[in-house]
Parts: sequence; C-alpha cells; structure tokens
Amino acid sequence: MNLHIESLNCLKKAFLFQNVSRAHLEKLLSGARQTNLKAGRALFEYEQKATHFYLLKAGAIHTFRLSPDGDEKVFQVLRPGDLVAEAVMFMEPCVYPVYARAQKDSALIAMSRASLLSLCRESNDVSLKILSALSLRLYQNMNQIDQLTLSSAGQRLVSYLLEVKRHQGADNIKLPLSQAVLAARLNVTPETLSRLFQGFRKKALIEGRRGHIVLKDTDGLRRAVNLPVMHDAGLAGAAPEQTDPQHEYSECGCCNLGEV
Amino acid sequence: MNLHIESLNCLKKAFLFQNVSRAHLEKLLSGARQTNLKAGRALFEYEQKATHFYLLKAGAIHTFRLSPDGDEKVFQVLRPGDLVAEAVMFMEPCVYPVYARAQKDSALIAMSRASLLSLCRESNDVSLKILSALSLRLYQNMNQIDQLTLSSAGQRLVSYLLEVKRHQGADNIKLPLSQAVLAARLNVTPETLSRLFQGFRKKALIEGRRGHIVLKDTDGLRRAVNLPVMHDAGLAGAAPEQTDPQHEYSECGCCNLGEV
DNA sequence: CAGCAAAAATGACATATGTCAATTACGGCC
DNA sequence: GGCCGTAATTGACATATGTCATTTTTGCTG
Repeated sequence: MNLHIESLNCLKKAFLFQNVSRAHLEKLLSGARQTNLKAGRALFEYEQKATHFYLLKAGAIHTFRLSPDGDEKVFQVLRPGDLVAEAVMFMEPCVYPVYARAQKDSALIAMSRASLLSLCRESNDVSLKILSALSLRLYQNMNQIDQLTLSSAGQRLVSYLLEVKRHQGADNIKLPLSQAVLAARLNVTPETLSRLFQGFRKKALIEGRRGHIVLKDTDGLRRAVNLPVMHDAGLAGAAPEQTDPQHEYSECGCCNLGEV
Repeated sequence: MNLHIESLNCLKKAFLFQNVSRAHLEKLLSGARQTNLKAGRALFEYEQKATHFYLLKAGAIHTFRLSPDGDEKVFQVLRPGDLVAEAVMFMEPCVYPVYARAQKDSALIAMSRASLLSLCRESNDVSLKILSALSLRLYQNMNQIDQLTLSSAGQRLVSYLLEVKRHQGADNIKLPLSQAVLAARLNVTPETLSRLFQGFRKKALIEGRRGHIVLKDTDGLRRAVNLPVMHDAGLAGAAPEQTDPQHEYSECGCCNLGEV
C-alpha cells in the first residue's frame, strides 16, 4: 500500500527511529492511521487523555497553553518531519500538557501510545533513543525558560533574533512566524513587538520588515538591550555545530525558533 | 563498608531505581564517591562538561542560571532524596545546562555518567524508569514556563501559594524559601514580592508573615489577581493525588515548589 | 485593478513593576 | 538578654509595557 510505504519512509527519517529495525517500524505503523487537519482545527486538547503521538508529514502544528485572560502561550512550532507529543506518551498520568492545533492544513500519521510503549519494552535501543530525544526537549525548555525570564521585552526579542541568525547563517534572516505569533512566543503584545522593531530600525540596527530582516549591527542590538556583548550567542552554549544533515529536522537542537 | 550500605539504601529509595536489582545498584555505586559541600559552594558550573550526576543525601541544592544583569534565575530547589542532573547525562553535547550550588551544607553521592549509561544499556527496565522520570521533569518545566509567563507578578505569586497549599493540605502553609529566593523563582524583585504580600494582608486575604502564612480566602486571592476562580488549582490538572508515600521525594510531581 | 479583510503600525494614556535609598524587624551569637 | 549583620519593609520615583482606539499597510480574491 502506497500510504504505508510513504509513512515508513517518513518514520525512518525521524531522528527517533534512525536505527530501528524495519520490523519494529512496521509494528508501530500497523495500528497507525493517517490524520488530515484543516488549518485552525485542533489536534488534541489540553488535559485530554493522551492516547496517540504523531508524525507531522506536511503543514504546521502549534502547541500552546492559554493564559487566564485567554491569550495563547506558544510552546512549540512544529514543522514537517517533527514528532508531536512523543514525550507525553511516557508521562503518568498520561494527559496532553498543551493544546495542539494545525496552523496550516496539515497531514499527520497518528500512532498509538500502546504501540510505542511496547516497542520500547522490546527494544532498549529505542528507549535510549527516546531518552536522548527527551533530554533534548528538556534542554530546549530550559532555554525557553531562560529566554522568557529575560527581564525586558527587548532582550527577549534580540536573543531570539540572534538565535535565528545563528541558524540561518546570514545576517539576512527570514522570520518564520507572523508578528502576532512571535509576540506570543516572546510573551509581549504585538504592539510592543512592533515598537521594538521600529526602535531598532530608527537606530539603524536592523533593516527591512515583514518577515524579512537584515541585522546590521548585532553588537549594537545587544548593547541596545543590555545583553552582554560577547563571544557567540545570547543563549546556551550548545556547540554551534551545523544541523546534522542526516535527518531533516525542522527544529534546532537547543531552542525552538519555529523554522527550518 | 558503612558508607556503601548507607548509600545503597539511599539509592533504593530513589524513584528511579525502585525495581533495579541490587547487582545493578552495586555497579552504579562502585565508581561512586561521597561529596560534601559547604553552603555556598558550587556543585557544578553552567556549560561545564557533565561527567557526573548526584544523589542528594542531606542539605539543599539550587540549580539556576544567571540573567545578563547578574541575578539568579532559580530552576530547581532540590532536597534530600532528589537526584541532581540525572537528565543531563543523556544530553548531547553533555554539558550542565545550569549552575548548581549548595544552599546549605550538603552531602551527596556522585555517580559517573558512564556507569549510568552502561546501566541503561544493560537494563531496559532502568531506561524505561528514567524515561518516565524525564518526561515528568519535562512536564514540570512546562508548568514552570506556564507560571513564569503569567502576565502579572501577583498571578505568579498566587499560583505559587495555591500550589503550596495543595501540597501541604492545610490553608496554613509554610514557605520553604526565603523571600529573596522566592522572588527569584517568580521572576520579580524582593520589593515587589514584599508589597504583594502586604497588599494581600491589607485585603485580609492572607495572614502571618515570615515563612508562615495562612490563606484566609483563596478565591479572593484568585480574584484579586484575575486568575480564574475554579474547581481545583491554578496550574496543570495533574491529579491531585497525595504524594506517594513509598518514596520520600521532596519535589512534587507536577511542579517545583522547593519543599517537602 | 479595485476592494476588502487581516495584519501591522501608531498614538495617547494608565499602571505595574523595577530602582535606589532609607528604615525597621528579625535571628544568631557572645 | 543585648548587640549586630542580614533580611524584610517602606517610600519616592522613573519607565517599560500593556490597553484601547485609530490609521495605515499588506496581501488576496474577484
């Protein structure tokens, strides 16, 4: 069956299942089903019993929580190739700790918790893989906490911009998030974000707008918001090695920029 | 050897090693050494190569990062019985993602990363245990992000107080953190924290001071800061089950209050 | 190309929270 | 029990950021 073959190939590419035998993958897929979601539709709800995890084949998924006044706090921006909620499968009690929603029309493969758990029970190799995947997510989360607790909105923005720059290589960066979503990720209002951009533009620290920005003076940016002007990047010192070309992972190892 | 026996017993109590065979534990301990730290001394540094993880036998350890202006952002407050940096052992590259420092005079058992990894390779059981421990930490971190991104300082404080109440059962709660540390955990200044307490006291929402506080009107507290007045607790809906008596775990499952 | 809805920018304003300095209360120690 | 250093409180003040309303831009779709 075509779908099957295709899914199998997708799975193989996922970091988690790099060295997993074909037999094991087949098993994982045996109970799997394809899920298609229109933009805006929910994949799962916060605190809902977590029975499945997903491989995102196409589109984009956001995971988020709601603040008391109702606005969304974005945790992750997931892209094709990413696994969704795989870490949740091991929690006790097993409920989704976030909402998940399709941001664009999306296609996913849904796999059951049970099949993953039994796979882990059978293969220590898989367990170990997942272990390292989880610890990575843990690290991402700590970095996110770190970033969110930067005292000023400017610091959070600059730290984000520098992170993006690190990953896209060039000073000429492309923001993969709408301003509204970015604002949510940085825990500021869109207005504030807009004004910050304006401010940096006036000081000739950046150029361009609307998703396509040129960083003219990164040290200046750092100074403008009182971030230490130093060696490499604002955030963690995770070795600035290039993305491992072997798996087409959309997320960066140490952070969560929401882009390729 | 006495120390050995004692350490063995400590290990057995740790959640991670609940069902691990004695032989395996022995192996873990074979390369272990006892570490004593005076209050204020560092256990490890941020970004330092992570070679060991620890079991805290006595005292208290804080893990934290530094903000650009130099103040500490507390990630965890660890108590006797807790494991320190066990999750880090599986990260790649393997460097400590936080600073760790003894807050009081502390005694720890240091175990090597290598021995843990080989234990995991040998025993899928251990891998699975750690898997669930890691996913728990992940969940804690998400809750912490959630809490830190509550827009107002008051919301963060109330959410913290309610969390503590949930765990101590009574309205009569004991704060295990100095005000300065608590302020850091909530990402506010000590002054602001002090004023918040004052404000609540004036409105007769709380009573008492200095680590010993009585919550007079929890719904009032929620309303005072615009937190939804609802069923159970402000944070995640992790089942409000009592702490499992079988392991003397200082931390709560879903959050990180810094106390028993 | 015009027209429209959504996104972004701008302005005026309120306020929560940080900052710095001074004062008070507490807890350990001789 | 009285002193002293640290922690907590209080006050005056500056300011970053949120809020709400309005305008401008953008990108689409017919």
